[in-house]
Amino acid sequence: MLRLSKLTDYATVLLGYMARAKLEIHAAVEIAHATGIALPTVSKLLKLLAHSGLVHSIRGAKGGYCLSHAPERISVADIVQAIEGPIALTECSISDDYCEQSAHCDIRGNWRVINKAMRTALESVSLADLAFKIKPSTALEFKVSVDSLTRG
Amino acid sequence: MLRLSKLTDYATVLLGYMARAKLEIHAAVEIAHATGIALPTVSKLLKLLAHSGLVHSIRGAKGGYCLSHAPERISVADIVQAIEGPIALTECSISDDYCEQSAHCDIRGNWRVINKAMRTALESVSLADLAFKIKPSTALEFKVSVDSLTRG
DNA sequence: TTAAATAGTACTAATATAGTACTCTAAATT
DNA sequence: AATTTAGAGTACTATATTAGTACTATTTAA
Ligand code: FES
Ligand code: FES
Repeated sequence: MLRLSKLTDYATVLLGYMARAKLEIHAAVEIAHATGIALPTVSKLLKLLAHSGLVHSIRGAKGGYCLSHAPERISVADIVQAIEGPIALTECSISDDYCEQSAHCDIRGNWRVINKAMRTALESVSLADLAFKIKPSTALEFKVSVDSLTRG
Repeated sequence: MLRLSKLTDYATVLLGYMARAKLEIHAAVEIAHATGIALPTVSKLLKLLAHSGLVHSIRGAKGGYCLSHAPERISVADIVQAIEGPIALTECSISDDYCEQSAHCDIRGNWRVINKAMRTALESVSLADLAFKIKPSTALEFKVSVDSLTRG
């Protein structure tokens, strides 16, 4: 089905809330309340996001989480990677010596191109785009040149 | 991890073989042999691909499968959809009334843009690109205008 | 009529995801 | 200093999805 996990979806909802709210610091409980996502899940997600540096955590009483960067600076690719790990459409594209058949496989190199295309697509949309309405005049444009894909 | 299923990966390998081989008709056993993928899996995949019209099946002795279209005419998006179903990154993007929170959700419309971007990326690479080397001079280029996204 | 080959269906096993619970540590308030 | 609030970390369980297998029916060539 080529879909993002529910957790990633939740993460966008939750970050979207943080992007829209004025106050800087938000406790996990507050976010859970505001978004309707179960508290343990919110905690888990915020921990993951903090670990990837997308949000900053403040411990102790009156603590909470705040966005590390402006919503415009956080891309959907960042969020996906924080929750799901590296964006790699096929096993083979993760590393050179992962796949058994890599010796007689002509396809791998070309998957890289597709991977790159997907990543570029996700990088070109920001949290701000998600949280607020994308303006109808906007056009997303990607260009992936094959030359640049020696690796990754 | 945002990845394609192994089955989809196998499907590309298998279709890649069919694209490169000269003979038109290939029995499932032959393909299994040539690609090293287990026969039952190959059968299952070819059935799915036949159901989506990407390959044509000939029953009975001397039967087998052949590509329905030239490799240039088959996109990676077609293959993914044949095996995994519709490309929809989030539940919400599948249909209007699927998600409980859709009433107070500002994010859904914007996911559509991302979806479209991903689909466009996958549509712009053909089976021929996968099966043979993509020429280094090639540049993949996508442009997704938000205006065009009333639905889908 | 026999053999070769796909169609269709149903089942099992393996894996990944989602969600929960619990303990530990840090900071603020009293 | 004691207490309370809130995140950090870990480990576990339940659920859902994916992968793989087996079996029967149908079709066509020889
Ligand atoms: S390297 Fe793994 S299938 Fe090509
Ligand atoms: S419509 Fe489902 S979360 Fe937005």
